[in-house]
Amino acid sequence: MANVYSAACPSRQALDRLADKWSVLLIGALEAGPQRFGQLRDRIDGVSEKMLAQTLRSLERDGLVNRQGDRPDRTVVYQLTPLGETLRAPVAAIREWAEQYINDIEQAREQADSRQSEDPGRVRE
Amino acid sequence: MANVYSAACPSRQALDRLADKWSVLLIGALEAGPQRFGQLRDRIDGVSEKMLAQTLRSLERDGLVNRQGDRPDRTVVYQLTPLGETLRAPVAAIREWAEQYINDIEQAREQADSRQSEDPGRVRE
DNA sequence: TGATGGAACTAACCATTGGTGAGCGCTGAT
DNA sequence: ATCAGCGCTCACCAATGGTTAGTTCCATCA
Repeated sequence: MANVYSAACPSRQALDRLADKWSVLLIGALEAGPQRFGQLRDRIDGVSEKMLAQTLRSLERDGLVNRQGDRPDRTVVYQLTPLGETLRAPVAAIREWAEQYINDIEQAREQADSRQSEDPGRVRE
Repeated sequence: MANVYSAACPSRQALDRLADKWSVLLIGALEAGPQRFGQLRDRIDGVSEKMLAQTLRSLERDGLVNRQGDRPDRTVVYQLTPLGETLRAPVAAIREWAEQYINDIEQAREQADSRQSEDPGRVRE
């Protein structure tokens, strides 16, 4: 049975590639429907064209995204495949978690950082 | 409002760091309860001690994991904080997706790879 | 009373990945 | 004929990740 905790299991490789920010953002962006390269680039703030192309290729290879570039004017449209659609819920859950709990994280981070300056607590160092 | 699609938004940084394989695997592993460094290392096949320590530090900093190292024999116990617990569901969803759909992915991948060898279809090259 | 070994790291090093900026082939509009 | 826009690709460099080898502290055992 598939088990991501064994390095050799194929599901682990799947996780490895899925668990990166550009894949998560891209799949989320494609939930809004088929889109062109430039639209995706504009929607996903901060993505380089290189990473966008690269991530699209790998998602395409894994059957999560479909690429259609038949049009004579060279425009290309990407969309989620049925398999890709099954990722909507889990990916949205991650995204929503990040948006919902960001405040708690920032707070914890500030505490941790200030504690580090002059706290006699932690032994290590 | 928080929006992961804008690069400047703090929630985006949260996503960046959450969306990596070791974080996902670590949080999943910690769902089984408090554990020691060595236990985690053994449970997560393929993780190096460096990455384990590094990921634990960053999760600790973000308030998702708690570290207790008071014991005199130097053993240390890690566990999810209440904030970390809120990640159980979304992280489990990703993990289960990978395990559930890995067959479809592998199949798509093989098709894509074989197509690449001698298919007159795709123009680019 | 060393000697051994385990636990939890840290350091140094190198390979791979990611980001940046420029450029390229094609097309349709001016 | 030129030019802008689209969808990339290339070359380069910095940052990240992986590998191996330590190191420190403690506990146990001969």
